[in-house]
Amino acid sequence: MTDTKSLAAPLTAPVEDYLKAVYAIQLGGDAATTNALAERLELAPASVSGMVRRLASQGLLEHEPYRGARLTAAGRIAALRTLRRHRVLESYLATVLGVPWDNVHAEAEQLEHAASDTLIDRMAHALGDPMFDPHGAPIPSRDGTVDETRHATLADWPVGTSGTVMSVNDKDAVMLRYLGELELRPGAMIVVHSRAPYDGPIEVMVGRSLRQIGPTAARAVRIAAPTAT
Amino acid sequence: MTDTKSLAAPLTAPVEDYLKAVYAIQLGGDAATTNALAERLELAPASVSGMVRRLASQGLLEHEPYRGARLTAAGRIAALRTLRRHRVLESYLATVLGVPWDNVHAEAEQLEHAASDTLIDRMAHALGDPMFDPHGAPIPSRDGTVDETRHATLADWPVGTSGTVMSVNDKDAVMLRYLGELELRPGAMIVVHSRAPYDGPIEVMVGRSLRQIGPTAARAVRIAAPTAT
DNA sequence: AAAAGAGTTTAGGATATACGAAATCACTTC
DNA sequence: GAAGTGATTTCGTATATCCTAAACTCTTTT
Repeated sequence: MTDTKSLAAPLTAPVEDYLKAVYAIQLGGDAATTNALAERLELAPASVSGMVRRLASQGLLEHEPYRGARLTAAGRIAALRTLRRHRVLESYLATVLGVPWDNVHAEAEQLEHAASDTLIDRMAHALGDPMFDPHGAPIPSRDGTVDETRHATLADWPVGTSGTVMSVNDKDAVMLRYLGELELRPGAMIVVHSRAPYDGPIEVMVGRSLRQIGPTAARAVRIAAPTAT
Repeated sequence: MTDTKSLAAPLTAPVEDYLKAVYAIQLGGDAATTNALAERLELAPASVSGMVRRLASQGLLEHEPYRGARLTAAGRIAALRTLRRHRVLESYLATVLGVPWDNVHAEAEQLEHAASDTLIDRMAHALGDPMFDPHGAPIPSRDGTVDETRHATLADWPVGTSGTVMSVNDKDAVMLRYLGELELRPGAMIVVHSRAPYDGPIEVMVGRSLRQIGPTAARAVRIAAPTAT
């Protein structure tokens, strides 16, 4: 009954969204709580409770009531498949079709539930099988391999240290547009000049411009030490 | 409340499918009967009855009980929007991404409900705003203009008269593959040599090969007089 | 420990979509 | 014009997803 049969039971769009959300939350280390899922999916917590129970009974999640949910192996595979679709689509839309940086997320969010895996592979191939999407997020490979490194955010990056922008959060189009204007895109070199206390503004050198950005925007930008290349 | 407000009430995928089906059936001249819709959509007639009533109450269909349904102006616009998406997607997938001729329909059938209009326009533009999809079906323009000419089928084409293949039915992948092997693609020149009585096989010259095809396949191929060009 | 508060689950409903079975209608045939 | 036949609709259900309100649980605070 709660069989791990991979017998092509195509997941619905909401189910794929739940699994992606659990995956994203779990990247932070902890199980995905009902509230965290509700907030991320913009649903009432009660709705999440019901769905999580169902997904657990289907073997996609493990759920400890009042403790949160984690992906099972099957759930993880499904989540990564959806994530791959999403990120390949984002890359394709941005690169080939010229969809603006801040729109690709919303468009991919819809298409990811409709595109077949072989179409996704065609798109990926046309792009030369990229490793990262336009926002710097790693693209899972067909067999479910991903780089899950958690980079520090610009909000935490030490003053005086230089770094490379690895990725920016793709969820918020307005934020993306803002970051784009600041040239805070993946690959950009930065140095944090100063950080005001109490969550104050951060002064950061992006390329050769000195910028002031708030902590919320800074938290949307992930940084790593400059590439050894 | 059955307001004709065009206030962005996004149609669901099933609704779009119903409207497309009504449109296609109406092209034959008559109203779309419940049974015809049920067969085309592969649903039980009872299910169609319910949905048709709802769509009528929403102003997308006119329904005379026991008589069939017709698109209202609003319904026609919605149907043509979906049809445009479908056919632009088919064209794009086949031309740019190399999706096989016999697969593009199924893939487009899913994507048409998810792609935004502006994405569709980008794809169309990338293709040079084609007038026809890979199966020869006319692509509605952004403003809802289509060529609705009903061409004769190969099954009815007079013996001895030459003609051009205008379109082939895209619904059945197996059929498409078969027609493709016979080189019965849009643009091909044909001459019907003979037609056996009682729905018998048709002997037809396609290019420089003489082929025998059955009436069912012949009915999937639409013919017009050779282009004056 | 008891109470408080946050977080979670259960209960009861709503909507959209689909089904089968039974009732009804429309058209043809006698 | 009554009966038969096939098409259509109605009725009672089922599933998936979501909601609000109420009840419950876990942890912390007093």
